Amino acid sequence: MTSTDQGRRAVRPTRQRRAVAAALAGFDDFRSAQEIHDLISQQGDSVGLATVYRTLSALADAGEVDMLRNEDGEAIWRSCSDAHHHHLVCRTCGATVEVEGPAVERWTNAIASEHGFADISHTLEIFGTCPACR
Amino acid sequence: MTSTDQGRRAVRPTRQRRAVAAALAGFDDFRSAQEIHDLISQQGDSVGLATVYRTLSALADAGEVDMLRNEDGEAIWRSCSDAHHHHLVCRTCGATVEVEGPAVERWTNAIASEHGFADISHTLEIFGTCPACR
DNA sequence: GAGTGTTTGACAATGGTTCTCAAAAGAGGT
DNA sequence: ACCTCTTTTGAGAACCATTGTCAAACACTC
Ligand SMILES: [Zn+2]
Ligand SMILES: [Zn+2]
Ligand SMILES: [Zn+2]
Ligand SMILES: [Zn+2]
Repeated sequence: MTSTDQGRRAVRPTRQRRAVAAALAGFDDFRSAQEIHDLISQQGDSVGLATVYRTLSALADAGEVDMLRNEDGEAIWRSCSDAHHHHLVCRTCGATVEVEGPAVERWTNAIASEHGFADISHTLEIFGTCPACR
Repeated sequence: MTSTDQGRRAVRPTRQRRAVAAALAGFDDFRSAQEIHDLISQQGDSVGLATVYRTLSALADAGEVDMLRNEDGEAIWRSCSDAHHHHLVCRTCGATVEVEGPAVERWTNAIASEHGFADISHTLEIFGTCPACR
């Protein structure tokens, strides 16, 4: 084992994981796992649906993609910037705008500690109809 | 038909709907439909699960209960106050505090119209560990 | 190339939610 | 009480996104 502990727990850059990453790079709106799976097929690649789910979950854990739930409770995914942010999402076409709200972050933390809650997380998403879908 | 159009589209106060309402009144934290169904059974009543779902959905449409999704995407329900508000929810025991954030409401609307989005809705929930569950 | 732990994918299984539709129950009039 | 019309119910099937299974394929190291 080298100093950086390579060799174990390695994440291998497989064809499948590259295909998922490529698909994610190909759009900038939120999509379901099934849609991403379909996109990969259309690009000529073939990746099992279970692998798509596994890869998306891993990327989300690594902070490379954001996962949120649409109004029907389905998980939707998108490659996002590193910084903490929220989303303005078109209910119809999925078009997404990343938004930041420092004031909101402060507010949620204040409210939580005010009530003695620890280990805070929060969800804040805005849904609407974008100009193109009016 | 009388002037107020009674007689059609009436919502009937059945035993089942009363049982769901009673169960909702019996706790002040968010619960899943299944849990509410179980609570009703424990109270001696018997209501079909489908009816529990139907009743909860109707109450949610009427604005009498709030429905949100836990971190697993499951719908959870709670009888809530009328005014628009958000929730601080204990991830462990479901204990809930209703919170209001006028500034947040203004902020989401401003962001949305700034980007030309219409027909806005938003979700904002805070999850954490309550003092009792530390 | 052999050895070893990782990754994959076809398919089954899970589990929350909705659908189906015949039977039961409320409302109202007679 | 009886009849009629509409609403509601519930047992079970159907749905469908997501996760589990596990043997075969693969990537990496030596
Ligand atoms: Zn994002
Ligand atoms: Zn749109
Ligand atoms: Zn509420
Ligand atoms: Zn708690």
